[in-house]
Amino acid sequence: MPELPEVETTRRGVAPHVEGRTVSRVLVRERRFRQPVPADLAMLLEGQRLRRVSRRAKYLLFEFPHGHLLVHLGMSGSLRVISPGAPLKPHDHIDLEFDDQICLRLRDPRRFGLMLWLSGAPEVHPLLAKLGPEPWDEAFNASYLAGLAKARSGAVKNFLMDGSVVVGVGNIYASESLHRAGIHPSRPARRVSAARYGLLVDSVRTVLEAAIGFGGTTLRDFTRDDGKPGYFRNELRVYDRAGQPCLQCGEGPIAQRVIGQRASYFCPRCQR
DNA sequence: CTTTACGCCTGACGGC
DNA sequence: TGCCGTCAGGCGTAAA
Repeated sequence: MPELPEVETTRRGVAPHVEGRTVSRVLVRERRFRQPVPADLAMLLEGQRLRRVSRRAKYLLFEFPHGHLLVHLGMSGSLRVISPGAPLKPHDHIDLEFDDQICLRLRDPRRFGLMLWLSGAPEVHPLLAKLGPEPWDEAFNASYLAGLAKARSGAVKNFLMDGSVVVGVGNIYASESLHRAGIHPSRPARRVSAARYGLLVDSVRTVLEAAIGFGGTTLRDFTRDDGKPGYFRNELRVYDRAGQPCLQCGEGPIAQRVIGQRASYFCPRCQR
């Protein structure tokens, strides 16, 4: 399940292979995604030189001279660099071939993902316009969070996962960040002090950086561009560890409960 | 304005 | 063993 570290891992894996290359062929075998893949995608891309691959939140942006290809991996999407004509596996929906030498293949069993063409500035597109700061943006800081949280009575975990507050913190890393910051996930956002939001900012960055360093977290179907799993799963301190001892205090045990319709994990002893 | 519920979709998993 | 129901989960949208 790609969260920010998985998307960034994908970007880093893919970019060196395709940046500066020209799209020679586009093959769309399945258009039914969260939104339909544009019917004229091949016409738009073929013959165009890819300038660079960047990321905003969990979106990948392929920059061309005349616009951007916006890609979202949804829940189960993956991009792999392969040779053109490599055997198809189930749910291999779209191929972008570059210079007749390299194929970028999008696989997405659940089709929660997205591939759209943006002719204008990406930041004004409706899907991107309302996004909060990146976790490493200096605008993401303690006073920013404390200020926003004043109007938020809901659980801090939901607040943290709200893409208009900060982008890229999904379910796994929200639990991990709150554990490291010692904040109980159910605590109302407005009841978290500015000082503790400072700790949370640091924790979010630390966790995401570590996860990127390990190539992301493989829980079910995420694999990197080279097909290998991400190894941050071994570094998870609370996620999917219900009933096991807390790695911080040695006791715990780690509790699991549903917050905002999502499984949440925490140490009842370390997190208040 | 915030908060909550829901639906999209398929593979994995558990129970029988 | 095999069938089948349930669940996960990003995120946009609608409803409360």
